[in-house]
Amino acid sequence: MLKKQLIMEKALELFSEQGFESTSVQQITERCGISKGAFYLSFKTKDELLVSMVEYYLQQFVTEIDQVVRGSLSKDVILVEFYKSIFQAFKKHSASARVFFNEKVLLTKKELFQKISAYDAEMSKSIIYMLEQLYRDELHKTKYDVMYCIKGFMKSYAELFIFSDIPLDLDQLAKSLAEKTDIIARHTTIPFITEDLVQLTAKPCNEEVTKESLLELIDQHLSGLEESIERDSLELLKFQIDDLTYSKAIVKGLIENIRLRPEHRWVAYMLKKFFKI
Amino acid sequence: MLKKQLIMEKALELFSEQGFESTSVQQITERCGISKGAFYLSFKTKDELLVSMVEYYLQQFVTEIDQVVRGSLSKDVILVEFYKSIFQAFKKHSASARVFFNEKVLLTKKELFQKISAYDAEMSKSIIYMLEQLYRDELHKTKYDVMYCIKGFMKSYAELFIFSDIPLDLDQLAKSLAEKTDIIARHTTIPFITEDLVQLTAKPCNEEVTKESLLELIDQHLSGLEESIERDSLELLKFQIDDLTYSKAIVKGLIENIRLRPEHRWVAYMLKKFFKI
DNA sequence: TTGACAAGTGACCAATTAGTCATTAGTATA
DNA sequence: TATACTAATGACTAATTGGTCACTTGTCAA
Repeated sequence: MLKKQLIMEKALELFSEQGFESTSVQQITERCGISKGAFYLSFKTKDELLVSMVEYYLQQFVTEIDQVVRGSLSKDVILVEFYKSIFQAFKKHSASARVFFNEKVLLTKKELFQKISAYDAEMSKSIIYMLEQLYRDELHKTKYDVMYCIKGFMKSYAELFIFSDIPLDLDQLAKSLAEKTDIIARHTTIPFITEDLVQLTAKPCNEEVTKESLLELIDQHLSGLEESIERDSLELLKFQIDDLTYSKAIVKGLIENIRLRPEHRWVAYMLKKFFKI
Repeated sequence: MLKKQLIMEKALELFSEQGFESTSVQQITERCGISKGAFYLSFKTKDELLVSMVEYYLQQFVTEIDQVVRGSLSKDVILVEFYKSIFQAFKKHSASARVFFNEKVLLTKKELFQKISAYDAEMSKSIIYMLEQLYRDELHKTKYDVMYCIKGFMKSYAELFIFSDIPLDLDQLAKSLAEKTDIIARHTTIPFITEDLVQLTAKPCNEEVTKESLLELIDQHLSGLEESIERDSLELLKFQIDDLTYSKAIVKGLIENIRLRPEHRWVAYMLKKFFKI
């Protein structure tokens, strides 16, 4: 488990410097100080490494946003906090942002295209949730357009973080974009993005959270977890999936236990979806 | 000259399907129906092909936008026409868009990073020109932010064209984005992007149009041009660069002659810059 | 000290790569 | 027809690639 993380970190450095295809397994193992054989003990192929990385880093990003959006912030700061956390993430993880937001070669591999689209759809859902909380039914016709605008702001301003390291005033940026978002939300009248269109583009990731995939995910996390409250909680939840015995309140509490560790936020997020909490 | 074009076209197809690094010279020559040796008669290396392609396709795009922006359209349609032409281009050249707007591995090669940044800066200038025409000094504090928003809208909505071929109503889209742009321009009060910041990010492409580079560009175009009015015009302009004898009016007319052919728009654009017309 | 088993090694392999160059095909002039 | 030229070929090379596997090392309990 730790070896895997080491490889992913060093690989991320190299990918962000040279790109995925131009980086050889040899280079990765050299930077890790391990042998080629050791690499193939952790990952079956080079592609599998990439898939794991996409999962690992995009999960972090998507979950972080969702947490801000669903956190109990007051309405007048939520937009500012939303943007602040996004650009904080871009700043902190500029290497992974470079790889996963820009190296779209990734998208030529079908499996990854679906994975990345799915994470993108998750992010869209979070944004829509935020807009619904903020504006209720004021913008029922234009909410998807506003969502596209927000994603556009993110992409455009993210370049400042990804391709240079100029010191920037995050607070000012967040305020500026929050204002723009509010203005757009309040004044837009001509919609373009319809619900159907969103569903069309998000098709490949419509899959529900299946029992199987969830169980697999849990086992994966259990394997790297020593005896602890978190482990117990996760095991209890695992049985809960097949056979619902405890009340919603208990389940929610167990999930909360898990979410405390940042590396388990994603499982928590998926569990919440499954149990509809 | 024609062979080069054939190679660039087929290479574009392959790059958009598989990415640059995953496409071999062999594959390119096979799709062209030529031998490997023939490829290396047109391009010294695989990298040189990529550079030529960036120049060829981004030039087209940037010049097209500039033409719309500087065309004599009335103020109330210019924004709509701007967006319409942009997304028309995305639709028509979705393959090159996929490669050059998304495969940012390109950016790990320094030479290309500078080239692409330079074209991006050209586009930014066109957008700023448009905003200045539309709003005069109404938005002197926020024009760079509005420019960033416009680029964000482009990036966000472009995905609809690049990653799917859903039939879309271009007019509706253009209207919708024009409205959003106008709203942002009129209401934004908190600026973030300052002139200095723009200059910082655009540093590598600040170079003026030098005599040498312009002469080289002209020779390049002359080499593939039979006897014609265009050829005569271009030759006259070539001498004009070293020794200004004709009036501005004549020079402008000569440039206009050249611009009639779409493949020469870029030379025309650079000449205009050089002669400050 | 022994033995058993997992963790780790790196020489090795077949396949593929970008790029070269001696050779040939095609064409225009004399 | 002979000559001189360029355009085009594809077998070749040297290097690199992702991936394997017979082997060594380290770490336990007995």
